Amino acid sequence: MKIIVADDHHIVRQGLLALIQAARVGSIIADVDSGKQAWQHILRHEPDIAILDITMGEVSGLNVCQRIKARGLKTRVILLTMHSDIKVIDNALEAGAHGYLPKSDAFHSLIKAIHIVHTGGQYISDSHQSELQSYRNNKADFELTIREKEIIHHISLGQTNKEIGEALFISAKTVDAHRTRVMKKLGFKKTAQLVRFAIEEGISL
Amino acid sequence: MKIIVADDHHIVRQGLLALIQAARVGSIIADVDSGKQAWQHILRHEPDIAILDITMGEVSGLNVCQRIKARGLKTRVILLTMHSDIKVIDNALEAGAHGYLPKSDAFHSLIKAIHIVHTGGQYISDSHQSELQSYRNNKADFELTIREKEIIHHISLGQTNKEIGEALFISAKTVDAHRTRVMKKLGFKKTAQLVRFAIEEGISL
DNA sequence: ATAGAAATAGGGTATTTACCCTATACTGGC
DNA sequence: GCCAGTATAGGGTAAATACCCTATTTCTAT
Repeated sequence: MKIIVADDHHIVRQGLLALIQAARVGSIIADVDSGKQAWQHILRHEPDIAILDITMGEVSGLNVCQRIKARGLKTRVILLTMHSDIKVIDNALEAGAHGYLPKSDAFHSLIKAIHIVHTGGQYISDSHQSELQSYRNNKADFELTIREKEIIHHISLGQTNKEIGEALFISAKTVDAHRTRVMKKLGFKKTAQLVRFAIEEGISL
Repeated sequence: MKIIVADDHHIVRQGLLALIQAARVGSIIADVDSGKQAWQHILRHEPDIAILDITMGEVSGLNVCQRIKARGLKTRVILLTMHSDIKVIDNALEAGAHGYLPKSDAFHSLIKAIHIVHTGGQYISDSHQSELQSYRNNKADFELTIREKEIIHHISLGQTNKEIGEALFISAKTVDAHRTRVMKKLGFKKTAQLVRFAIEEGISL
């Protein structure tokens, strides 16, 4: 089994290599620190497994994964991430990943994941699997309307319902209605969470 | 030299441990996966060096660092992070860290950093040092105390004054006092502005 | 045409915030 | 010793929020 490992942190790569070598599960044909290099190696050598970090400089593991899918290469992808955000997992699997592993689980589950993915299966931890299920069922609820995004943009700028109403020529009570609906959709209870969401999702700049 | 390592990713810990053992630079008395455990070990054994990840669940490496400083323990801290934002570095050093290392540099520079920090020095990479210099020169005098930063971190997570008080073992009224003082210092009038500030300044991760 | 969603906006209430005041205790600097 | 700054925490009030409810209009898709 030919394996390639890509992660921009040398220390993480070292850990992964040691783990794979100790388990004698295959041979590592390359370990690289960027998505760009990973893609070049994969194109040239078409390894069986590519273990890719999602967040790597310019070209992400997700992006490499999409390219592999688009080219129809036989290389199967296990994506690694730091924070296991269900939205990211959803994106990863839709990008064509065969396995998804938070780095915190890598030590315990990587070898298992490699075996499953190599034999044609899909690897996600059970807890993430069920979380993903409910996320996908409710996914539509996380979609905000243009008006709702507009409202939370104003909120994240620090405006009150009254001020937002005046700015948009609607009643403060309507602003409150939008606000409450967004809170319910996203499962938030405080303005602070909304502001964080708006900034992180790029709704408010 | 007694060393403790804290990182919530087993694979990273494994890499760090292998590195430190290969360099025969000291003995690792503990490797843990949370800030809470790190703090317990440090309190009990007062190691020479603590290598702490900044982002770890509830109790961050930054927080542990503050506690070490507050208690006047001899343990010297090297903080590790994923992304090297200059604002985060500034916070880290103000929180009492003796060394700061992005994980991408860990493999090459950790041993050097341990030596420097252990002999009383401060370790930051040269490029970060100069960047930090110009950042501090241009930094507006929005000076917040450690406690104030801690409070607004909790606020930006969406906690109420009451919840923050319970978490930090102080009265909700005291939390309100800190909050009001910060608002006055920064000229803010709404929680939303505070959250944005905390996220953009790297106070809340 | 009709169901469904989105946007509008009112009533009502409990909780939370923002900000005013005072006051004590501890710390470091001069 | 004394002052400035920080952390603590109480009393108080007005504003804002979070969330419950109903109801109208408008637009879109089947």
